Amino acid sequence: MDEQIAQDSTPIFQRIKDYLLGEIASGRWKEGDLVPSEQALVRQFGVSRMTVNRAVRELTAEQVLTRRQGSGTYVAPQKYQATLVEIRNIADEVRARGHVHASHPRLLEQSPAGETLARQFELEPGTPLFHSLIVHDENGRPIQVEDRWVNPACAPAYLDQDFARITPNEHLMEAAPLQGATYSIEALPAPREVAEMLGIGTGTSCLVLKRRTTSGGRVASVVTMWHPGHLYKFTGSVG
Amino acid sequence: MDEQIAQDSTPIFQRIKDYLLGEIASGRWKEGDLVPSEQALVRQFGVSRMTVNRAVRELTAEQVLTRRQGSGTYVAPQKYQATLVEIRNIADEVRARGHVHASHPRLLEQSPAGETLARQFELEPGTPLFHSLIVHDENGRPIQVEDRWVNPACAPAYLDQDFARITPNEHLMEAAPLQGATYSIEALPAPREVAEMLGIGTGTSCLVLKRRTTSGGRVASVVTMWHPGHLYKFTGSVG
DNA sequence: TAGTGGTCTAGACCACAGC
DNA sequence: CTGTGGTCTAGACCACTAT
Repeated sequence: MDEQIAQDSTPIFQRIKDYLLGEIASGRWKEGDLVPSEQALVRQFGVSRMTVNRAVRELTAEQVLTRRQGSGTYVAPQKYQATLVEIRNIADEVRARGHVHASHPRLLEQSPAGETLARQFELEPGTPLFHSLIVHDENGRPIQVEDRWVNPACAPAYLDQDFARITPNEHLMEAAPLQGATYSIEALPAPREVAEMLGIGTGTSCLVLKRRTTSGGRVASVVTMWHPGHLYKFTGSVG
Repeated sequence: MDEQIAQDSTPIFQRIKDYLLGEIASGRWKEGDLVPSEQALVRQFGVSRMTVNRAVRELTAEQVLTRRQGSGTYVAPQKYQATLVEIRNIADEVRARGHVHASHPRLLEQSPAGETLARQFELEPGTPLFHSLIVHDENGRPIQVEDRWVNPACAPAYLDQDFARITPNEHLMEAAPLQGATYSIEALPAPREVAEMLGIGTGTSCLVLKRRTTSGGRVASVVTMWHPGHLYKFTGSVG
């Protein structure tokens, strides 16, 4: 009655996960189908309930299964086209490609918040903010314009940093532990100032990433990153 | 010596997770720091080791901690700027906004693979492929051009579908369980044909998502999705 | 009421790292 | 050698669902 429990070192809970995943991948169990109960799997594999529970619980956390107390365990709805894109910071990314990253600070100032910025930071208009404008190079070629505004309450020493040596990112990581972020990715024509810094024509398509991060209950940073569309793309894989 | 274990219904393992997360979020424990051992947490909380183990194991799976057998548990390196972007399919996304989604198939054909496509599909040039070109509307306004090539071996009935009624995505979900995907996001000027279908000017900045999906060890689908840059953005949040 | 999942215990044996 | 994490057991009590 037991499944063949080989002598290999694969943990039992992992073998149960593999079994369940196999039934789903093969199509034998489809979306919404009832999966054997923990008791049934305990009998099938001849193991304790905690072991079965771990396998099923992890697959539930991985969104492969859904569970309803008192009812049962079911195959979760598939999300065929859902894509998870991971965007890392530009310095790490360039170095990961084996290329040379360089930062060129173009502006570092304190400036009062306008209406739009004040709303984004949830502060009163006129509140002083820190502002940096940095061009990032990959092998000597401009690849990103980073236009960042920072809440002085979160990173009081921001303006004292040498941003040719460390990135704003690295400083903020130390000063203000990240709590959460909202972001958007869009395609916009380069305005004149950005185009000049990137060495491209005004109006060239740019990949624009905007991020707003919070730390300790406050909005810490609002940043817009411009990348030349023909030189830069976000890439990755899942599965 | 116990932590205050309140009468609330929060599971113990969750309270331990919250405690560990709090120490990290507050900055008291920093990247690379040694975290108390399971034994220490067992004594601190007065619970069994399995309960502590679950808390720490789950935080490890969530990339908050790293563990080394025989050594200890450490605070994982923070990824301040790492952003996880989830991209859903266009139909779900439009409906989630409470808007009306409509599909307009513009082309549905079988066509031999050229060199580029053959390489992407890992097939011989000249192998027949299915090809669809669909315009997706949000509230009657074109928002995406979906240019998709499909491996007939993975979805033999692809050309028989009514893509005004169901999306290619929905059909492929049934026909070819997803195994993995690679993708890229870039900003490109709209070519004339795409611009006409989107009702925008040729050369307008577009947000372009390319995906290549595999199923059952084969490349199932290669798709390029064009979105008008001023109308469409990927958005989301983390934390 | 019987079956399901959600959680927890108090042990156990093992592999591995560091001293 | 001791201490660490990795896994597993054989029970237990509870809340919830379906009948």
